[in-house]
Amino acid sequence: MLKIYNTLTNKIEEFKPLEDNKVKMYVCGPTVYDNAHLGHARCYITWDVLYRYLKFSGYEVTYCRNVTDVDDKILKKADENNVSSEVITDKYYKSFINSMNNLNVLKPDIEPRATKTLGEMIAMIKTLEKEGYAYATCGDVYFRVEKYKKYGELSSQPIKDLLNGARVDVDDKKESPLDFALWKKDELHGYPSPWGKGRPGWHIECSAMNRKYLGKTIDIHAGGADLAFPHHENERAQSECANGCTFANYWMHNGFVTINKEKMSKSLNNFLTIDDVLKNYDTNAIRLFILTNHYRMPVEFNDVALTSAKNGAKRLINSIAGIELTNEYDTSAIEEFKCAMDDDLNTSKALAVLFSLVDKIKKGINKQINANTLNYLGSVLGFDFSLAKKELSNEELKELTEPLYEEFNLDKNIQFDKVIDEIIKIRKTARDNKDWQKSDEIRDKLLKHKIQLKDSKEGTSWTCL
RNA sequence: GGCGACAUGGCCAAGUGGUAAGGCAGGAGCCUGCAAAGCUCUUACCCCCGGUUCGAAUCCGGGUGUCGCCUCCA
Repeated sequence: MLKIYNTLTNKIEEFKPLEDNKVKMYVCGPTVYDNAHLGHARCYITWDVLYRYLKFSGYEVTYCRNVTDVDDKILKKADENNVSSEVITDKYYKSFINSMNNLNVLKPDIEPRATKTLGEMIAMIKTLEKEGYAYATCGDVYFRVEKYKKYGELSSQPIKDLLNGARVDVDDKKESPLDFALWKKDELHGYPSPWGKGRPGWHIECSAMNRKYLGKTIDIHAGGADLAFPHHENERAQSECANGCTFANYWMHNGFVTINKEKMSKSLNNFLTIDDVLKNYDTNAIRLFILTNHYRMPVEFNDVALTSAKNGAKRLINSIAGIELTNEYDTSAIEEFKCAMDDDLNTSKALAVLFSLVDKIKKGINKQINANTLNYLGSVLGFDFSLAKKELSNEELKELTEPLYEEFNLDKNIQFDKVIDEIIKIRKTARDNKDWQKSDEIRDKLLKHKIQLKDSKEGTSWTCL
């Protein structure tokens, strides 16, 4: 029985979908105006694991993750570069998808774009206006926050506290400083609407996309903890007022990636892009780094932590290398894994289950069954076990061996894919003659070319570092 | 100022009442010509002070510290 922490109630609750075993989940996606950073990686890996785990648990999941492609920052960047906003959004959407693929994040079932949902947004705003939840003024439309009595519930901040909060800019056009924009006048870049040319507010986008693609009530709404207020609070207010029913039953929020104990973010300019991090650490290392911590806790980024994860991931992944996999599993390990994951996605406990399988495999206990199980459970956490044996392409192997001919005085007629075998043969002769100096020299030379040798009873093998 | 979260060994981290999972790093040993890998062994009174209890890292109160949200942000 899956239990998850619900931000709405501040409690861990049993997860019960609206309908049988079907789950509708929505995650707030990126605003595509720049490359994704490690904070985004944390967020989308977390919800990727939830998606995978729900499916693993037998649910039929519809996962919707939007793309915000209408926004001030996009327009600003487009103007700066003297191109249309589509050029910007297409570029960074592609970059985002590429990063997600590199992190082994599954593609959601639906990836709607805000610009394709404008009709629904306008319809929703019209309903809100008609019902008295919204008012138009000077080409803008605002949501009347104090009319929605549940406002502040999600972020545990009563309306009176919000009003007390240090609010600087009071806009004369608004009835209350808490009111937020549903539609903003924009003669230059705007879209036609009953209120004149303008653009939708950020929050209404998600409300409209939710309703269009998942329906009026969904099971799980997730996103970064910084979205809880005001974005999710506002989204909930709009949707519940426009739809007249509960918007989302479970609200889930992931913690931040921090760097020097501060939140990693664009505005603080202390971020590392996913692609930057991938230069030094692979997918599995990054996923392990993130999954070692509980998803609601902050994760501190630094090279010590990433290196630790890199080494751990290597051990995890390498343990099944070379073992032929079948469909036989250790059910007790699977149960343990489920138990951990059912407990509000306790991934660190789940990882302990994986590492205990590694331990057994290394010791040769039920090697194949444990390897199958590890592979199976590891895939639920999104590890890429195909990285265990890093197969070099012919191109790469050719490039790798190119300088070796000269270095080892090899016959040019030897095929590039036989070069390393040939060198190992030469070394074996030296070893047979107990010429350790020559043997070690060969090993060192190869290591300089990132080829590492391992001697065992079965002979010598090599891996590319 | 309002609201909230967190504080466990060298580092990361699980653990919500019965004397501390796991990962990384370190140390000792085995194996090996050596190395790498692997294997075995190995390091904690859980921020402080009170309280509840037969018993608390775990519950309650009070401190201290760190972080987040209250403005765009995953």
